[in-house]
Amino acid sequence: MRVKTRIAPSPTGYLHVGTARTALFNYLFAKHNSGEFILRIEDTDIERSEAKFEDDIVAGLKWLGINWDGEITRQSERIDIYETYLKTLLADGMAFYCPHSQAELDEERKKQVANKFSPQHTCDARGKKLGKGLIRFKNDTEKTVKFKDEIRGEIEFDPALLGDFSLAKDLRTPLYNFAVVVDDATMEISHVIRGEDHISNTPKQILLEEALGLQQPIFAHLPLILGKDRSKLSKRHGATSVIDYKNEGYLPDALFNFMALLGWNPGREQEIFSKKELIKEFSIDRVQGAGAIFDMTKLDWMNGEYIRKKPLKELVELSKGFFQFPISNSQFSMLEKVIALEQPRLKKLSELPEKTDSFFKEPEYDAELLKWKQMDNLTIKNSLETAKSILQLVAENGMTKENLEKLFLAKAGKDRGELLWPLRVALSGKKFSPGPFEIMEVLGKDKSILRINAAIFMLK
RNA sequence: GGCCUCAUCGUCUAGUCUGGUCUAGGACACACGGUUCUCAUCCGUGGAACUCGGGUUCAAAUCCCGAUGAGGCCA
Repeated sequence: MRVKTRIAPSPTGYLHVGTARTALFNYLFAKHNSGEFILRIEDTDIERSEAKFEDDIVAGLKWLGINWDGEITRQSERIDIYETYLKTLLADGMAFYCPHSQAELDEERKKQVANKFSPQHTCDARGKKLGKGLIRFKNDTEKTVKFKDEIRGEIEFDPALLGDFSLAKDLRTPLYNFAVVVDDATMEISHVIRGEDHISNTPKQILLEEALGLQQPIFAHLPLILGKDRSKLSKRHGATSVIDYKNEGYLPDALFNFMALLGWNPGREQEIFSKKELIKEFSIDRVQGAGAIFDMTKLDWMNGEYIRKKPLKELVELSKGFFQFPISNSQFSMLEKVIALEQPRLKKLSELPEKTDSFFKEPEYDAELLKWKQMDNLTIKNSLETAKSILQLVAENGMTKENLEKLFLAKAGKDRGELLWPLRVALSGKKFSPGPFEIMEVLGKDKSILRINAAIFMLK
């Protein structure tokens, strides 16, 4: 069978992590089977759909490297197709116009719930040829609707509980369940892989496929991505847009890798996978049934792993956008060295400015910070003076980490911290930072001496 | 409320289909220790889970039933 999958987001919000994960699984499955993966924008809800959201979805998928085949399909461009199918259904008496008002329907629903019935509307106006009102499916199916879910096995529904479900607001305004069925069939989607929240839509869609004589796709319902409180991931759990992760300085490959492992695993102990490896290994029967919490901490770890693996030049390019404070041209040349120092310390690129600001401007810190263990001011000052005198003798081309380390350690006492801690703080102004030799190599001789002097001055 | 889905360390999960090799494995996080000052990296050590109750069986995390819990959809 020719494998063809799709992701069908509505442009009513930014690209959601849940949507991205579904897209990812569809992509992985299609590519694993040398099939196609397409993007269909479900923009029939004119009120809520916006072009900027479509742009965001497109940008987000591209950023993640979830590439679709062919052109983007938009439901708004397929209205004629829906109309044709709707007319057929109407003509064959399988659909009808429902004259009931929203108020009447609400009333009916209320009664049903009160009497512990499943809320549904089975219309008493099925036979009438009205020509306006909501178009509904005439549902008089009696036999159980069954389908085999690739992840969950056989699932059954009682069709009587569905009622005469709605298909369209009018001939040119199709509703979700109807449009999806027409699209998936006419676009020859072989596998519908989507979130678990769509399981309950499936029987309606199957009934429609049967009524229209359309090919039924293979269904696979993915477990949901959950927030900390185990409910479906949503805005109140914090960042849910892929764009937010980009802005925080997560690398697309890291997010890609992390999302792939949410609800799926290869059955081996490896955790870091390239896109290629994931395509090669992905299989639908290793997908979980249970929902998975989006664990930010683990994402951070994985992102750190990817940052460390990244070639320095590329990392520098990616990092440039994260500095809010102005960096002069002369400072730009040391950016590469600075980032090299921070590379093993980073979890995400947004940490960069705060971690590296002291390379670009004079540090501000409390004199207390210069003190290591029980040192008094005099010993701190002595240490700094020693450091300065060593530095003054170093030739400009001797300002390398290796050379400085050799010179300083030769002069350091038994407790190296007495020399190294005050020196490091004088240079960085920070409690946590790279080592003093690395910093001096980047800063250069003059600037290093300047900062040591500033520290000595603070002690007076 | 009705229907549907799910259930192993705090979290992601392996193991479940094809019962024994599981005194339940890995990773993240956490704690402790090591790696020429701090942090990070790297390395090591540790604590930490089969939701509960029945049943089947010589044997159940694994099969069956029930309960409970969690989630989803429907308005």
